[in-house]
Amino acid sequence: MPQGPPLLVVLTGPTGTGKSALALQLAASLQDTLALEIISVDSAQVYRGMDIGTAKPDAAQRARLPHHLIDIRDPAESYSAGEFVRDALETVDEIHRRGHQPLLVGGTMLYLHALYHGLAALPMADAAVRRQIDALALQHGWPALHAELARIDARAAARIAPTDGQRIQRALEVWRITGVPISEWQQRTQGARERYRWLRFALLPEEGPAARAALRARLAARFSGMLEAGLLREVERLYARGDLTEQHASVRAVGYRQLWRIFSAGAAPAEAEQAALTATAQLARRQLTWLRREAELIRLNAAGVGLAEAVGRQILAAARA
RNA sequence: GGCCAGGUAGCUCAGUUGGUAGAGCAGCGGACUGAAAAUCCGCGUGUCGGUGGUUCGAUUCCGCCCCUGGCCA
Repeated sequence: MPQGPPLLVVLTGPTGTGKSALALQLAASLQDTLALEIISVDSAQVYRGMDIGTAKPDAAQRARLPHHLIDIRDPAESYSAGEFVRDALETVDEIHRRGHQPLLVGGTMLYLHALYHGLAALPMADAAVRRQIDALALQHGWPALHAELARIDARAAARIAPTDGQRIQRALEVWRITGVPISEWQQRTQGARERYRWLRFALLPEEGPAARAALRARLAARFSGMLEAGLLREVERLYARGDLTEQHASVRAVGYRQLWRIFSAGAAPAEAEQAALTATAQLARRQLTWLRREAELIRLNAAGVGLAEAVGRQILAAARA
């Protein structure tokens, strides 16, 4: 029997590098020895009805292999890094109790970061407080609120740009709710790092202009497939609900936000589609920025062959250690 | 063929009353603690279409040529 803390395996990487496909292969090749269950680390796949554009695993795949934290929110609802950490920890422990092996799969880097490195015990977002702060920002501008933040929390203000409304708002929100500066909260951050034995894999494209062009071409092909699969209809269905706006996190998701404008602003479909593809490539770039600085990752070449076998062996070895 | 409007960064364009130029987007890099597929920051040499002329100096003024669009033949 394995000793010490339980094993937790992570498979991440930028969008479009084949994380989900590799996870399915792993599950198949390990099925006789290890029962994998997937925990999605994806801020867009949490939304019901957003299937095609989030490259959500389909019903057949989900029947073959348990997937968690998918379809857990309506697109009108919000979800957050804090909720993810809570839900993921709970799910991981359940899977372990079943004697199965949890596998975290996804590319929402803040979620993974928060889980591994930790998140302060901050209060949840408060819609009413945010409305008040938004109103002030509209009246005085974010730089003025940044100056106010500097008065109560110089350390936080130093790290946040005067134009970064989202972070200024959050810092002020935490101050208003708790009376404690956000930077003070953040000092007391604790992660789940010691709680498990981590095996973290990152599927990475090669670096360089040629490899970047190849990644872009792959993303373009994948996006074309999404359009053929009815992505436009999926977005139109969300739009037709009438209660969603570009303020909702769901509608801000890559692809959805750009195609939304076809219906909300009469944007030309060809241009909206191009913008969606561009946004996808930009997302991949930001994900790579996270991964470059993360140490202790097992880096895999996304174009490599025999990945499932190699990774499967490492997981097995770790599970038996 | 004539007239008019253009030709400036990968794209769309601004500008220089003559002193060799700058925005947005794209691209590249970075930050990232409850919206994160979010939010924000940094990075700008390009024969200013070509060629001749005027000038101390021309992307800017003038001539000719080439290209694009429109109108007229």
